[in-house]
Amino acid sequence: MRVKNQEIAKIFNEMARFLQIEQVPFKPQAYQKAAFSLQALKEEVSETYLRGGKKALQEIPGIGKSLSEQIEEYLKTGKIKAYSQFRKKLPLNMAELMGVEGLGPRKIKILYQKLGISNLKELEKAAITHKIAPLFGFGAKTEENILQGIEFLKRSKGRLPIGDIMPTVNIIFDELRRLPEVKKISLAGSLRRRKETIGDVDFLVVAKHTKKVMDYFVKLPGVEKIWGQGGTKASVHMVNGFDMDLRVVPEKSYGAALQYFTGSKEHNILTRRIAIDKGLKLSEYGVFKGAKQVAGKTEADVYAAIGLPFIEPEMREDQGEIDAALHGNLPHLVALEDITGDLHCHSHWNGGKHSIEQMAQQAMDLGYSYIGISDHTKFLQIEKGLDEKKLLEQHKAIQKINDGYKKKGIAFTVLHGCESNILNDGSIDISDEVLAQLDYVIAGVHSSLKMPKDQMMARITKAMQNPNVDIISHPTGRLVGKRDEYEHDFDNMLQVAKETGTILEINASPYRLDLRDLYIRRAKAEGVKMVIDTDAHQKEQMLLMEYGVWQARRGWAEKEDIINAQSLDKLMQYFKKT
DNA sequence: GCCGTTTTCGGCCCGACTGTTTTCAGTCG
Repeated sequence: MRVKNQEIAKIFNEMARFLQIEQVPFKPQAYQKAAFSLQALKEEVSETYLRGGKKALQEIPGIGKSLSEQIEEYLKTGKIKAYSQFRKKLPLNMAELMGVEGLGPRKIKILYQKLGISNLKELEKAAITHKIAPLFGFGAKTEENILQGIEFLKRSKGRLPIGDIMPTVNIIFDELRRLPEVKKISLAGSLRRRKETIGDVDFLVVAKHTKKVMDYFVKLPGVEKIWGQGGTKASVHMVNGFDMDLRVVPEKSYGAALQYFTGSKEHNILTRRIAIDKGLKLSEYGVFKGAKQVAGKTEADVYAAIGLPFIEPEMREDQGEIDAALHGNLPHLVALEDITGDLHCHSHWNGGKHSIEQMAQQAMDLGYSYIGISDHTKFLQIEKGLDEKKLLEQHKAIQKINDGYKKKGIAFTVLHGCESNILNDGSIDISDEVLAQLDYVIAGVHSSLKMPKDQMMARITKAMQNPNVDIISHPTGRLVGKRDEYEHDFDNMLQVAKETGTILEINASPYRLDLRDLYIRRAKAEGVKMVIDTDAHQKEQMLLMEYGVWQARRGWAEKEDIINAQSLDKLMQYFKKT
C-alpha cells in the first residue's frame, strides 16, 4: 500500500484546516486538492520522487513548486516544518474536533483560545459544565448541539456501510414517493453515487405542498432529532445513527439540483468551471446565460447545456470522467439487467439455509438462466466444508436436478463449482482430480490473513497458476470499515491473473465489496475479467447482487468485463479448459 | 498554493439555514 502517500495526504488535509482557521484565502483548497491527488495516485510518491525528483512530483495535479518541496522534505526528514509550526501554535486534534456537527475551523479556534480546548474530551467537559454558552458568538443552543454532536459521533463513528443504510432508506423512499404532494423524488449525494460507505442520506423532491412534505419527513418513524427545518430543507438524525436531508426544489430546477446534490464536490467544481468557460453559470437552480435559464429541468439537459454527455452518478468522482466525457470515451457501464446468473452461492450441503433446488428457484425468479453452487470445502470445518467424496455426491445430485429441468423443458442450468481454500503454501484443499470434474472452481484465502506480502503473493500466485482454479473470491480479504486488506501487490496479482486467465471476483456483499472500485478500474484496464457474485448463504442474499453491480459501475466496468453478464455459452469459455 | 490555446498575474463554485446577532458569520453540502 502506498503508505507515504496516505501520510502526506493526511498532513496536507490538516494543513488545510489550519489555514482555514487562520482564514487564509484559497490555500486550504490547494492543500486539499493536493491531498486528494496523493490519495488517488497509483504510484508510491517516494518512487515518483526517485524517478524524477521535484519535477516529477510537480506533474501530479495540484502539486506545484511549494508542495513538491514539502513532499521532498517529508521524504528526506520524515517531517514538514510548516506543519510542525502550525501544530506548535495550535496543538489541536483537528480531525476529531472537525467531526463534531456544527463545529468548523473558526469556532474551534475560539474554543482553543478562550478555553484551551484541544480535543473531544475537553470539548465534552466544557459543554457539560456550561463553559461554552457564555462565549461571544456561542449560546445555549450551540452548546447543546455540540453535546449531541459528540454523542452521535461516539455512536456512529462517522460513515456507515451502504448495506446498513440502504434497507431503511428504501422504505422511507417509498413512503415519500407515495405522498400525493410529492411529484418527483430521487436520492442524491454519496448514496446515489453508490459509495461503499455513506455519511448522510439526501432526498431531493419536487412537491406541490412543500410544508406538508417537510412535516411528514421530520415526523418519520426513526427520527431522533431534527437538526433544522426551513423553507426548502429539512435535516434529521435517525436512531440508526445517520443523518438525512430532504430538499424541495422547483420543478424547473430539478435536474440542476439533482446534478448539484449528487456531487461529488470535486466533480461539481469541474462542471461549474466548464460552465464558466462557456460563459454560463451553473448552480443548483440551473444553467444560466446572464439572467436567463437555459437548462435545469433534467440532469441530461444540464450536462448537454455545458457540452457534456450524461455522466452516470457512480462515475462522478473526479477520476477522469469529465475528460472521458469531453472526448466521447465514457464507458457504457454494466447494469443489473445485464446479469445472467450468480456463481457464488452456498447450499445446505455446507450448512447454508436452503437446498440447491430452492437456490435455483430464486435464481429463476431473478430472471437468471443459471446458478453456480459453490459450497465451502473441507479445510473450513466451521462452515461444514465438503470433502472430495461429498463433492462427487453433490455432482451427481446436481446432474439429477439438471436432468429434471430438461425433462420439464425448463431452460435453466445449475453449474457445479466449489469455494475451495488456498492453503498457506498456495495449494488447494481439494485434490486436482476432483476439482477437474467440476464445472468451475473458486478459490479464496480464508486463513492466515496476516501473512507478509511476499508470502501472500506467492500463495495466491500458485493458486492462480493451478489449471483447475478459475476464480479468486474476495481477492483482497478486506471487510468494509472493519478489517483491512491483507498484504498484497495488486499489480502483481493482475499480471498473474492475466497470464493464467484467472477471473477476479467482485464480492457483492455490502460488508465485503471486494474488489474495491479503484481495483476494478485497474483490472479492467489490464483486460482481466471479473465476476460479480453475492456469496449468498441463503436465497434472500442473492438480492445483494445490486451492491456488486454498483461497485463494478464505480470501477467503470462494462458488460464485456463481467463474465456473468454474458450468455451461459460465452461464460463457459472463460473457464480454464482442463 | 496552483494554474494557464483567453492569462506567468489574477483568478480560484455557490447558496441555504442556524444561531447569534441587530445585519451577519459560520457551517454545511
